[in-house]
Amino acid sequence: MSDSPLPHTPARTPRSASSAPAARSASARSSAPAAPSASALHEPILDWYAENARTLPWREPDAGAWAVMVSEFMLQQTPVARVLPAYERWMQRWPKPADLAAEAPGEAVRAWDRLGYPRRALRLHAAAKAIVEEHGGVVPDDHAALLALPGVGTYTAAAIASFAYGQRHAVVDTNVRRVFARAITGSAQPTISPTAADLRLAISALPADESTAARWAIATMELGALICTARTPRCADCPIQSNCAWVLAGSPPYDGPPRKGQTYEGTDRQVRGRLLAVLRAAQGPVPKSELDACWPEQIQRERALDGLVADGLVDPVANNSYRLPA
DNA sequence: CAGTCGTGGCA
DNA sequence: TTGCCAAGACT
Repeated sequence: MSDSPLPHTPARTPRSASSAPAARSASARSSAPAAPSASALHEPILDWYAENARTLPWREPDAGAWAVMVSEFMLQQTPVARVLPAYERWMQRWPKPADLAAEAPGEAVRAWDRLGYPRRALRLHAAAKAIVEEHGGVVPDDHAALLALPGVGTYTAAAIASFAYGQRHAVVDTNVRRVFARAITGSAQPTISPTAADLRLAISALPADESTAARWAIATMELGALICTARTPRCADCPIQSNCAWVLAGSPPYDGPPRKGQTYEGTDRQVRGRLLAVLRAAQGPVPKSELDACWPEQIQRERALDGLVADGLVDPVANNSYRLPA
């Protein structure tokens, strides 16, 4: 029932047989192996999803919006396999936003375990508090309201609105960008970072019907996750193999600018990870001397610790000690 | 806008 | 072994 601007595509017109993406076929015969019209992809991908979707806890019919939201936070840059156990423990302990909101933020950081990017735990905790204080403890169904929550960007807002509430949004993550890059654009990989063109393409490809659009969103993501993978796509098992612009072009290799390789050894991120691991394992405050044992170089160690404090992931306390935020 | 922010598995 | 990658957000 909510209308929101961006990823929410323009309002559906009353529904006469006008620009609905179903009633066109003759026009697609003119040029030879051009990019497939998106509507030609709807049926095969939706059918494929119906048969091949993974069973995941946050997809259960009774999972609820909080489950979707927690999973989306955890899945930001972290693979499903590593999320699953942490997700189960999290939902067991904090089945509702209010349960998490009542906890100390440090407990969220601790329960985050080794999912990585622990600021997400802090933001999820802050989002839970905002949901309690501003939305009566219910995950909002409005895209703009979701977007206003800490840690919720364009993708996550659209994902929650679509997956949890069945709304019609362009849900554009790295999987979807890759599927469209190959199937529609014909390139081996999507652009390095999301572009406005990605969003426009995803919006134009969205089925007109709301519930169909919601299934389409999760289906295209799943296709990217299981079949149209980054490294070795399983094109032989792909439902749109015969429609894919990239395959039809002979699956040319990636020719764009080099992707940035993210080194980790020796970075502040590694040091932060070590420091936080010690604090997660401890129940109470940890003397700084114990943290000092984490990393040999003092300058970098101090910088990392200061950064954690600045981020709110660590609290300095008495006796030259540190702890997870209370 | 480019940089920053964890962690671990796999080709 | 090592580089690449995994449902991004924020500054």
